[in-house]
Amino acid sequence: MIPSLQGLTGLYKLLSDETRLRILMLLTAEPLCVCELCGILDQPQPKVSKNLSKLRDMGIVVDERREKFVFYRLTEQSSYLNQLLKDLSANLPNYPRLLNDRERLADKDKYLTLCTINLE
Amino acid sequence: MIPSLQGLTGLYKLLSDETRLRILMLLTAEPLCVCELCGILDQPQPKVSKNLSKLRDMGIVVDERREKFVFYRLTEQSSYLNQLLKDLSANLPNYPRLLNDRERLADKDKYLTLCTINLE
DNA sequence: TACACATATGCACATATGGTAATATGTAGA
DNA sequence: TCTACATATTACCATATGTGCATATGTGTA
Repeated sequence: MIPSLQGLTGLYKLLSDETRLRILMLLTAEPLCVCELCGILDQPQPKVSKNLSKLRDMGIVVDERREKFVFYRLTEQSSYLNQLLKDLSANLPNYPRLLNDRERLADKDKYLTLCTINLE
Repeated sequence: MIPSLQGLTGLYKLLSDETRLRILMLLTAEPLCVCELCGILDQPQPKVSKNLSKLRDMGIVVDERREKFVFYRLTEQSSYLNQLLKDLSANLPNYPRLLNDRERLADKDKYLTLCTINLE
């Protein structure tokens, strides 16, 4: 990623939304598909999808289809972002919601076929 | 500063504005008063003042009046933010605009009595 | 008190943003 | 082809945000 002031402020803007930050922290652990993210975060699918597309537009994540599912994973492009997320991971105990997401990550399989449920 | 997810996203939101990021990088170097910031950044005074007050509301900077002038400086409250700004300082050459601000910082005295000029 | 200067604030406005609901698209399998 | 499911997209809404302009407030000095 070419460093530019606009790119930097744009990155911070992406990080300034709770849903996106939660998504990024989950993807820091492992690649996940949309319905898994919806289930873990307990958020409606269009909301998750839209935020993922914003992250994709900035080159922070990439998507890859596997059969019915579309998996998202972090790119390696921005060492700055990666370091930032790594630092945040180290402080996970300070953020109960992020920690709780990480715990729910263990149940990810549970959400694979339930993505149309649990919406609200 | 009590760590909370909302505080964290709020911090990133503050960093996501170019003017505020430039201000923070200048204050990383040394405390400055409003008219010095206006001059260095070449931005109108209400704009600078308002962004400073947002930073103050989040506890990132504090203000201190010295005679006619109000000086702002970074607080030491958030080690996370301080580390972040420090990392950014190390990468200053990658951000020409921030680097240029740093150079103009040398002329700060020039702006002390000129704050009502250079507005636009 | 009157004036000049430094800073803060209120208001209006344009724009950006995040959200939901409905629908479209894509894929797999019967 | 029909159906179910996963995901993306569109349209719309409410709200937040950044900015400029005008003005208010605060401070020092004559």
